[in-house]
Amino acid sequence: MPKFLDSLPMILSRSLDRVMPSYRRLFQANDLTDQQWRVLRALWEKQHLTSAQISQITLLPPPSLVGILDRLEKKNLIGRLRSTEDRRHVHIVPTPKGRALMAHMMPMVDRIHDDFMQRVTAAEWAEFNRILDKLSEPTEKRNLA
Amino acid sequence: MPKFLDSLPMILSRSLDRVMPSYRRLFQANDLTDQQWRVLRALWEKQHLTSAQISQITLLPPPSLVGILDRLEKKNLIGRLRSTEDRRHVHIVPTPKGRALMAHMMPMVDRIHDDFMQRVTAAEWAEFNRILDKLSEPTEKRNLA
DNA sequence: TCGATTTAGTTAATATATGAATAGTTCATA
DNA sequence: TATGAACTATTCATATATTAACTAAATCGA
Repeated sequence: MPKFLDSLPMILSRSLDRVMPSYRRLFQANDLTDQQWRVLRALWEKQHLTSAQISQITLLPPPSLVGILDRLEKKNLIGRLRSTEDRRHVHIVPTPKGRALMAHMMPMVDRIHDDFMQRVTAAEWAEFNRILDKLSEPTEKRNLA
Repeated sequence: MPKFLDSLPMILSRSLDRVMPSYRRLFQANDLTDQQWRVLRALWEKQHLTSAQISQITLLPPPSLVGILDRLEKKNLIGRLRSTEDRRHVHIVPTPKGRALMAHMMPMVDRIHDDFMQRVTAAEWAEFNRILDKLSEPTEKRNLA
């Protein structure tokens, strides 16, 4: 019973290692890291988001986000705007150059996603998500039941 | 259709973020990082492994492994032994202190694993692994079919 | 047996993760 | 209104990820 290689963390990590290269080739071709793309992607439907909102959407920890935003700003892909109502907030807004890059990449990213989805049926995908939710549901919520 | 949050990378990352804290509390209580534990865990059934073997088992990239092994060695949990047959290889061996720490932690790690497994049935777990395999199967292998 | 090729581990440069702490704001309330 | 609690973004220190390059050692073929 090789529990180690079949443990939840190792299974998920291995899958990520196998899935990411398909995306990463595209990111690298556009001079972006995985995390930098995540930030741009989060801004796709939005005009602006605070740093905390981006952190929650992208799962990037706030201390990491600072540097990621620094580098996106340096590339002129996003801008930082200190909020006037609540000066603790910083609004992150994509620049025209940032929006252009998103628009250029989004179809290819969607296509990669679609290619993965074609590997399973809709029923399998739903079942997969259902079981994964049960497996990784936060412990706090579970204790409330 | 919010494809971003439901994309394979984000789903897997979110699940990892939710699963790891249960393990991490135990690792931190024993002054280990996730990655340092992975290396010790890989050595549990073995007397020694080469650096490359550990990298493959733990999914830790070789350049990262160098520093991880440095720190484990500094804590006197593992030792490096340059192979005499092929002097390119370095055998990693757990020290008595390392083995004692493993023996101390392993039951608790197994318990955490079992707790996660109790969330789903055996059939669900098998189905989950089957679908995840289809989703993350390496592209090269797929092209051979 | 020599030189080209491979291989294992490592180094280097840059980017990100993690946990603790901090500066500047806002808010609640005494 | 002063003051402490709570909040947002940030900094700091340390550890790890990623890619390229590099060293020493082994292998292989002319």
